[in-house]
Order: sequence, then C-alpha cells, then structure tokens
Amino acid sequence: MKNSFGNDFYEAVFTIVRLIPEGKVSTYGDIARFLGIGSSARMVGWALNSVVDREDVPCHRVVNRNGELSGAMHFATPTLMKELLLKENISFIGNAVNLSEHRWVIELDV
DNA sequence: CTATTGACCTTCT
DNA sequence: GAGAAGGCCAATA
Repeated sequence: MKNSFGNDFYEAVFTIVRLIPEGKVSTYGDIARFLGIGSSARMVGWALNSVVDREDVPCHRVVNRNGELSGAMHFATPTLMKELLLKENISFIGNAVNLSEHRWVIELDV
C-alpha cells in the first residue's frame, strides 16, 4: 500500500523533523506514533542517524520522551545538540529540554 | 544465516 | 509510585 509515508518510513521522519518549527522540539515516540507506530520509535532514531550529516534535518530538535538529549553523543560533538537548542531559545532543565514549553505537537488535530 | 545491539516506548508487577 | 521486562524493525558483527 502506498501510504503517505508507508513507502519510506525514513523519509516520513525526515519530513516531520524538517517541519519542526524553530524553538520547538519533538519526541521519537510522538513521531513514530504519528506515522502509525508501524515501526517503533527506535527506527526513528536510526533514520536520524542517517541524517546527522544532513543539515536539512534538524535532528537536534528531536529528543526522547523524557526530553533528554539521548542522541547528543551521536552528533559531531556531544554538546553540539545542546548548543543548537540553546540557540533556538529553548529552555533546558539540566540536561533535558523543557518539553512543557517546547513540546511540538504534530498537526494531528490542528 | 544467526545473534546482538540500538538516538525508544508501553505495560505489567 | 517505582522497577523490571517486553516489544518493535533494522543494521552490524
């Protein structure tokens, strides 16, 4: 079946991450769920791993359910992710993002 | 080809 | 409320 993303789960993730507005962040689970949880949130991270070199996809705007920068270690530098988020005026709670203020909800209802 | 790990989340005990 | 286990799909060894 040719779902909107059913063809390429990866492209779907890239597309959504690319649509993340500035100063907002999304979570792996939310994205995976939006796609239909057909592959688990894990695949989302793997997909992003292929995009770390691509500046078209702000992987730094994607964090885990806890708001922690889980994939920060996979970036060029372990602090690059935090730095980028800080430049976006994103609030930080210790080592995690303030999801209460920057949790971007996918346009499911909007 | 089989086994293990991996940027995770949900649910049961 | 906290902790542990399972599940999902894919890639790498």
